[in-house]
Order: sequence, then structure tokens, then C-alpha cells
Amino acid sequence: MKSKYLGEFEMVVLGAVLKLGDGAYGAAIRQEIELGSERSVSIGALYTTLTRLEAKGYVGSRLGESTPQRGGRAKRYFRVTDAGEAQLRRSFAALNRMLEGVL
Amino acid sequence: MKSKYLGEFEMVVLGAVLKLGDGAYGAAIRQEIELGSERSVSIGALYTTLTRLEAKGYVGSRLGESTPQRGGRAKRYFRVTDAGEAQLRRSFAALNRMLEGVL
DNA sequence: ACTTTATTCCTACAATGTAAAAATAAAAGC
DNA sequence: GCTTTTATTTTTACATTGTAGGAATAAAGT
Repeated sequence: MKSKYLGEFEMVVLGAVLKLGDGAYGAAIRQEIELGSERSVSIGALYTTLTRLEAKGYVGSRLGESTPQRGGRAKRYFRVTDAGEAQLRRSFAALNRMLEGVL
Repeated sequence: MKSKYLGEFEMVVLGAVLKLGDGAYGAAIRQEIELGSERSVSIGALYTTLTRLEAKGYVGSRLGESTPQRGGRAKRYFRVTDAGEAQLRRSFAALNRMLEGVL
């Protein structure tokens, strides 16, 4: 078993997906991150991380029903798995312990 | 100027060095991290990160006066620079914003 | 001198971060 | 129905950060 800590961007992405609940697909997640953390993120960078998180079992995804308004490919919606949420908690808690008192 | 966000381990290391104040040298920093975040860290991994943080100007270092008790090489003491502390604050704050409410 | 001890430094590779451009797929217009 | 536009995902490639093992230093004791 590996069970390392999550990277910084992985935590950010998981947080955004959690916050969005339903409606967490590429562009929405990206916007959530850019607003919340004042950083610009390319869509490719985001998908790469999402794919890796899925491979680890920290997020799952489903393709949206194809009822778009104007054209465009079907959205892929992401959700954080229980394992993902647990891992996020663990990682963030460890970081907090290291920084509390000095931050 | 780059000014990206710090990685997860970089934040942990900076936190440990801050917490230790004077007396922040290799072995002590390592122990601080292992206690605080319940992870095991090799000393090599730690020095690599410390060296990189120094290259970015986030920590500084000085060699300790050679007055060891029993033998062994002189310690190198690290301190977090103002830029390092500011960057740590920035990075951690962004992460907090992304996770508050959902964590 | 040589052995022991404490510590830093080097080297190498794995994992994560990041972006640019290509590929898909659906709807609209002609 | 075929082409164009639009929204979105996928692929590919490389940079940065994470991580460990072992070599190199240097001081003290014998």
C-alpha cells in the first residue's frame, strides 16, 4: 500500500470538485479554482490531474446526458469518492498541524 | 518573475523550520516533520528540498560554530526568509480558501 | 594514524504540475 | 447532408517537485 500525501494542486482540485457537487465538469472546475485561488490554470493541466486522481480512485466520473443548448461535446462530471475525501482530510490536516502556530 | 505556489512538501519544510527557530538543522527539521505529520522522510529528500528553497530565496543558511560534543560535521542552520514566509502565507491561504466549507 | 560519529552533499529516478495543440462530438446554417 | 461553429475532452510533452540511497566531509576519541 502506498498512501502518500496529496500534492498541492491535487488538493485544490479535489476541493473545487467537492464545492461544486453536481455540476463539476472541466470548465466549471477550472473557474472555481481560478476564482478561489487566484491562479490561472490551463484546461489541459486540469484534466491531467483529474485523470490521475481517477486512476488512484480519488474521483469518479460519468458522462452527462447529451442535452446541450448549443452544440459541443458531452460534459464529463466528476465527483470525489469517499477515499478521495478521506485522503484530502488527512493531507490537509497534516499540513495544518505543521503550520499551526507559525502561519 | 515566476511566483508560483509552493508544493506540499515545501510548505511542510518551511513550517518546520519556522517552528524550530534557531536550532533548525537537518536532523531536527526531519524529526519535527516526522512528529508533526506522521510521515517518514529521508534526510536526503529533506536536504534536496532545503537546497531548492534556498535557491529560490525562501530560506537562508549559516554553518554552526564548530563546538560539537562528540564528533561529527558542523551543523548547517536554516532560517526562513521574509520572502519565504510571505510565500508560505500566500500558498497556504489559497489552499484554505479552496477547502474552507468542504473540508 | 585510524576508527567512530554526526552531519551534509550528490546522484538518480518517480510523481506531480503545467500548457499547447489535437481530437471529438453535437447543433446550426446553408 | 455536408460544412462550419462551438463546447468540451484527450493526447503529448516537458518542467518542477518529491523522495531515497549512498558517498563525501569533518570533527573527536583512541
